[in-house]
Amino acid sequence: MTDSMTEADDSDAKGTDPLAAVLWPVRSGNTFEETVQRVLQLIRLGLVPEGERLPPERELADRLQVSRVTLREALKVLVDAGLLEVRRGRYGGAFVRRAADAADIASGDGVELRRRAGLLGDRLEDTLLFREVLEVGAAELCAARRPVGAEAQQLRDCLAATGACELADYRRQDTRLHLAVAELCGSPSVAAQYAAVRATVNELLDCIPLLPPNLEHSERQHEELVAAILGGEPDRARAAMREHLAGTAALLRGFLA
Amino acid sequence: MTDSMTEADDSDAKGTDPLAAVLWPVRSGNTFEETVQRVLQLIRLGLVPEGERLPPERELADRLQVSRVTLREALKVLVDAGLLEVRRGRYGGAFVRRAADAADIASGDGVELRRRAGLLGDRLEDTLLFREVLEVGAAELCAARRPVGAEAQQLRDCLAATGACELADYRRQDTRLHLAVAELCGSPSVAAQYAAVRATVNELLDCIPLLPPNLEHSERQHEELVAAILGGEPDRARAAMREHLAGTAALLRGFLA
DNA sequence: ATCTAAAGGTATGTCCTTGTACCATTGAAA
DNA sequence: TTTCAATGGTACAAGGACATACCTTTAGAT
Repeated sequence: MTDSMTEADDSDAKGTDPLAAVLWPVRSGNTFEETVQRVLQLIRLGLVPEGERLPPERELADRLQVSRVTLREALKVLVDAGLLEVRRGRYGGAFVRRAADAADIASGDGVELRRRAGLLGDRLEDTLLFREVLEVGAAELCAARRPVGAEAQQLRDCLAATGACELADYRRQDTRLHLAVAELCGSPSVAAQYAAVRATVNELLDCIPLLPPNLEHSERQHEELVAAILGGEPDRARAAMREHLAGTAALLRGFLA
Repeated sequence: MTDSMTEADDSDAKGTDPLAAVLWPVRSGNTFEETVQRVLQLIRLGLVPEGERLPPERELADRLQVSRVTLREALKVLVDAGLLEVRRGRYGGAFVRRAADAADIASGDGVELRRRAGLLGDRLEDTLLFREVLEVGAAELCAARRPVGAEAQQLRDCLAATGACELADYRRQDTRLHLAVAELCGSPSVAAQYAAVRATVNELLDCIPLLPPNLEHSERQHEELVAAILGGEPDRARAAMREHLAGTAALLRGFLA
């Protein structure tokens, strides 16, 4: 009867909680865990290639705004997991180990994939959709900005690299191309969110064998995408990106079905 | 000469740092500050209307995964800022104060807007672009899912509310409609990110007077958007949303130019 | 051979955050 | 009028994260 019974939850009692979009955990874990995830991103995205070294601890800690102690705890986990190798002294640092050395990748028949996807739970569909929104939007914005000069060259270089690289390095080059598009769209937030979601996707893709037919198809789509962006054709860029992503999404959903 | 000079930063020294998309602060502040921002979102998004009360401290702390002590420190800031009013005892709680009471809104000639936009700095363009990517993508996905039943009704209800409400309540109803679209697109991540970015946008919009002509135009676009979504027409939904957002973006950029 | 700069390794005290338990206040129901 | 349950208010001890300072190792430069 009172006015205060005209509740905040106008449309509740039936569907979803209207506050759910805001009331989720402020911290997705302790600082240490989140730091592990960030460094993992550097590796999974191939931003630091196998055999190369991460930035020095002090720089990493500074850029991640984390104490060096915490960062070191995170690195230790990755060392124990066999993903990093630390050398002391000048010209030392944390080096990314070659995946072959830490051969924990399963037979490629989808077993490992299913295990990891299981860890994602309901977030898998969320991940694929979020990725689509970010990438399709980024491609469109990027084309609308019509990069020129150094920016255009960066795209051309990435495209050339995906075409010329060995099969083993394809995922990394592909990631770099997509990330470049996200970065050139003009919104750092889009780039950052994409980096995070792509790291997750890569973790799943690493469980699937890379087939040359898929690869060639993918390459043609990359060419179409870059052409559309450099030509300043937002609609074409969006269409190209969406089609490209549909392939990957179908692949993942297929292996899980 | 050595292999380790073939650096990780392939394309550096000229353009942007390729690691920038990953190496940004793990924590955007301490837990306390982030908690303040979250509760502010509840208010700025109008998810808890003026005069109504927030969920109890224990529930808020639980859902935000924050200790009650920290949550209370956050609430205290908002009380001191005149945005909340706390009453003790059963049926007590933290109530959102009417904005009129805390009359800190400037003359509406853009002075306050410029001050707040200044605080955003270069992130303003980022904010507008990120918002566009999220909302346009959400509209498209939402239409592709073609909501029916309760979900469709939710959209219709929100649309009706924006059409029927008083001018003073328009922003809140508008926000709820947009948020509903983001939530119905199927990706909780999209909804969560949109909530955050929209809270920022609302903070800026609150400095601009609301003109009835704009409002009617906006309403027609809302109708078009909802029709496209319920009709299951992704392309039309995307176009409607983009056009709708262009208006707001132009308004904000205009006041700042 | 020595020195030096850049990198990882360690230790300590402080402040933030949390969990837990308990107290105080209030308005409705009995 | 009494009771009670929901809510805000307070206290304390333990663990986490941080800043800072300093030590150790190493490869190149001198």
